[in-house]
Amino acid sequence: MTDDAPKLTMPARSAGETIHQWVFRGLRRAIMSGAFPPGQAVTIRGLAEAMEVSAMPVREALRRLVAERALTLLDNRRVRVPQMTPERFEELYAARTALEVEAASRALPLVDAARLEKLRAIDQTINAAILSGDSETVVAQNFLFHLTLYSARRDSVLVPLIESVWLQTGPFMRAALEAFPTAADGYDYHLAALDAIAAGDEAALRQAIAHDIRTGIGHLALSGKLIAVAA
Amino acid sequence: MTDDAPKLTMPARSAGETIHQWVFRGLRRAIMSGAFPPGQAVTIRGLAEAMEVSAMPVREALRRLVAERALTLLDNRRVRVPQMTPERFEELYAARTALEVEAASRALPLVDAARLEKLRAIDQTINAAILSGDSETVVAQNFLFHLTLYSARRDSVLVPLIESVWLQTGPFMRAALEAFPTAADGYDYHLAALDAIAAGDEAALRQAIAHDIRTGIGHLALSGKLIAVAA
DNA sequence: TACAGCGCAATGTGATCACATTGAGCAAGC
DNA sequence: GCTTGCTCAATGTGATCACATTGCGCTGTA
Repeated sequence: MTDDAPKLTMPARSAGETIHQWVFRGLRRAIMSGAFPPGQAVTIRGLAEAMEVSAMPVREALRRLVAERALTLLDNRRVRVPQMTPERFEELYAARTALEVEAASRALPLVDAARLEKLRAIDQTINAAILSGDSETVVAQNFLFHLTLYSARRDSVLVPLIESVWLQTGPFMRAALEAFPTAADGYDYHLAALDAIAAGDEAALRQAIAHDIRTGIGHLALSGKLIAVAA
Repeated sequence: MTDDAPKLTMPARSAGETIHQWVFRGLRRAIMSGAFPPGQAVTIRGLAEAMEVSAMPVREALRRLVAERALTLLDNRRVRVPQMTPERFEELYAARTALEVEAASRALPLVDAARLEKLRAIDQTINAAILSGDSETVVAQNFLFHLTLYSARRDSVLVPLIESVWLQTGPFMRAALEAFPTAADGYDYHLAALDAIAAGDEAALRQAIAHDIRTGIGHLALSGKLIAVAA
C-alpha cells in the first residue's frame, strides 16, 4: 500500500476503444514490461483511482488478465503479480520451446522476401541495442522478431498461446534485465534462424529457435541466479 | 433468440463459491460438452435470466471465457460460440500435439505404478464405451486419460495451456460425435502409450501421443467431413 | 510485556440504474 | 417495387451503491 499506484503511464486511448479495452491494454503492457514487481498486490479500487476510471472496467480487465495467467488470484480473492519459481520458469521455457518451434516450422513456407528483410532489420536493431546496453529494447525487439516470424502464417491458435506464455514471463524480465543487463552468450541464433529461413531448411530453423529460446535468459534462470532476484 | 435460454442445467453451487465462479463453471462445462452449437450467440441478459442471477457475474464469466478463447468477441461487441473452420481445427490439433507430446515426455519419469494402473483402468473404460457406442463418455474419459498422464508432474504452465486448447475444441465435439458416433481407427494408441510408459521409453511415448491425437477425430476433420457439420 | 478480543478501514462481490450503440422492422418517398 | 431513412427494442458499457469478508491495528487485561 506504500506505492499501490505508482506512475503507471497509460497508452493513449484510441478512438472507438472502450474503457475496458484501454485499461486492459495498459495493464497488460505494464505487466509485460515488468512495471509491477512479482508479488505486487493489485487492487481494483487502487488501479481505478490511478487510471481515473470507475471500478467496473478494472474489474473486468483483472478477470481477463487472471484468465490469461498474467495475474494470480489468491484464495482471499485478492489479485497479485505472480511469483516466479525455478520450476515455473523452467516450465514456461519448455512451453515456449514446444510452441515456438512448431510455429516457426509451420510459418517457414510462408515467409516471403519482404518478411525476411523485416526480420533482418529487427535483428540488426537488437544487435545495436545489445551494444548500447538498452535491455528494454532488446526484449521488446526480440519478442517482435519471433512474432514477426510466426505471423507469416495467419494463425489464430498458436500465436495467442505463445503470447500467453510470453506474458507470464513478463513481470520477471525487468528484474532479470536489471540484474544482468546484457546477457548475450556470444552466438547469434537469430542469424542462424535467418539463414535457415533463407535456405528453407526446416530442421535447421527448428534447432535455431530452440537454441535461441534456451540460451536467451533461460540458462541463467536454470542456474538459479535470477530467481533469487525476483523472489 | 428463438432458444437463447434452453434448459442449461447448472451444477450445484458449492459452499463458499461466489456466484461468478458458479456461473463460470456452469458455462465452461456447457461449452466444453458442446451444449451450445458453434455460432450460437450468447447475451449477458439472456444468460443472467436463464441462471436467475444478475448481469454482473455473467459479464465477468463471459470476459473470462473470451480470454480463454472458449468464446469469441465480435466487432459489434457481441459474444458467440466460435465457428470452426478447417484451418482452425488443424491449428488446434497442431497445438495439441506440440504441447501434449512435450507434457507427456516431461511427465514420464514421474509416473508411478499407481498412476499407471489408473491409466489402464481409464483406457478400459474408454474401450467399453466405444463398444457400447457411448460417445460422450469416450470424449470425457479420453480427456481424463491424457490429463492423468500429464498431471504426474505438477505443472502450472503446460497443463493449463493444454486445457485451453481442449476447451476450444469443445463446441465442435458434440457435432462431430453425433455425425460419426464411433470413429475408431482400429488401433489403440493409448495401449501403445501405456506400454511405452511401462518401458520408460520416451521416444515411443511421444510417438504414441502424437499418433493418438492425430488419429482421434483429427484426420476426419482434415478431410473436411466434419467441418460441414459444424458450419 | 504479551496476548486476546474488538472494531474499523480496505477490499471484493453483486445488484441496479443510466446511457450509447447496434440492429432489425417499418414506413415514406423515389 | 426498391431503396432510404426513421424508430424502437435489445444489448453492451460504465457508474454507483449496498453488503460481506478480510485483515490489520488498537486497546484492554492478565
